[in-house]
Amino acid sequence: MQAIEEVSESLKLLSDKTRLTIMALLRHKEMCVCDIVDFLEASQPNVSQHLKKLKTGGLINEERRSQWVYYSLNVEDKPYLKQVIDHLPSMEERINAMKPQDCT
Amino acid sequence: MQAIEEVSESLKLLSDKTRLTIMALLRHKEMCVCDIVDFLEASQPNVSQHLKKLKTGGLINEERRSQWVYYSLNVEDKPYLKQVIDHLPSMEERINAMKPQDCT
DNA sequence: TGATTATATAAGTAAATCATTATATAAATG
DNA sequence: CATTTATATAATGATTTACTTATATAATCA
Repeated sequence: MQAIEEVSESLKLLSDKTRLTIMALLRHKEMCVCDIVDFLEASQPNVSQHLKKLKTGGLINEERRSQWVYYSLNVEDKPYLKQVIDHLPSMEERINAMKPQDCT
Repeated sequence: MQAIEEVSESLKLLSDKTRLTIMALLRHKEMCVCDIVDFLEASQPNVSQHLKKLKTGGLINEERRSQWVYYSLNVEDKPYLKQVIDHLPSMEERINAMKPQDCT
């Protein structure tokens, strides 16, 4: 059982199309910022700002590995959100269609 | 499997605290506008406008019975939303604490 | 150390959103 | 049919949000 405020904050984070797409992406694998930028064809600052919001809201994890910062989902402990995310369309084909190491 | 756009639209509707509370309310029983106004201690136009958005987004049903308009949930066919709604805190006690027929 | 690549942050702006006030419609009732 | 009650709509203003451009930080490598 979650507080209304807590749920509405989480849903607000998920309700943006760009952020929701990021979540759908990360469902398949962790990704660095440049991978996500390539995939979304969005600007780097735009993606960074969305990632920060998701991170601050506790929906994703962040981990730097040398010059790259990798992001991954953090929803295992949030069943009510996990359901939503699990119903998002698979991004697998589009991920595979990307050139590997596009941003290295 | 839902389109990203469709999910983000639904989540945007749910991400407002007032609308999410309305959904939490309607989980227990259908209610007319004046009941909801009483419960939320919000203005009548404010509630009407939120109800309209939820109705337009397909999340609730509307039914007029003489001078009252009753609203009820319409999420049985949307499992990814139902999970979220089912995790909302129960409003039962607060509903029972309301004077019955407050607005008749 | 200087250049390059990856990412973050700041500032500015345009668009979207929510609440309020005022008014309209709709049904019931004396 | 005029009044009252329930609800909807319209117009307005304030706040929030998302994106852009410009710049800062951080790591790597020549």
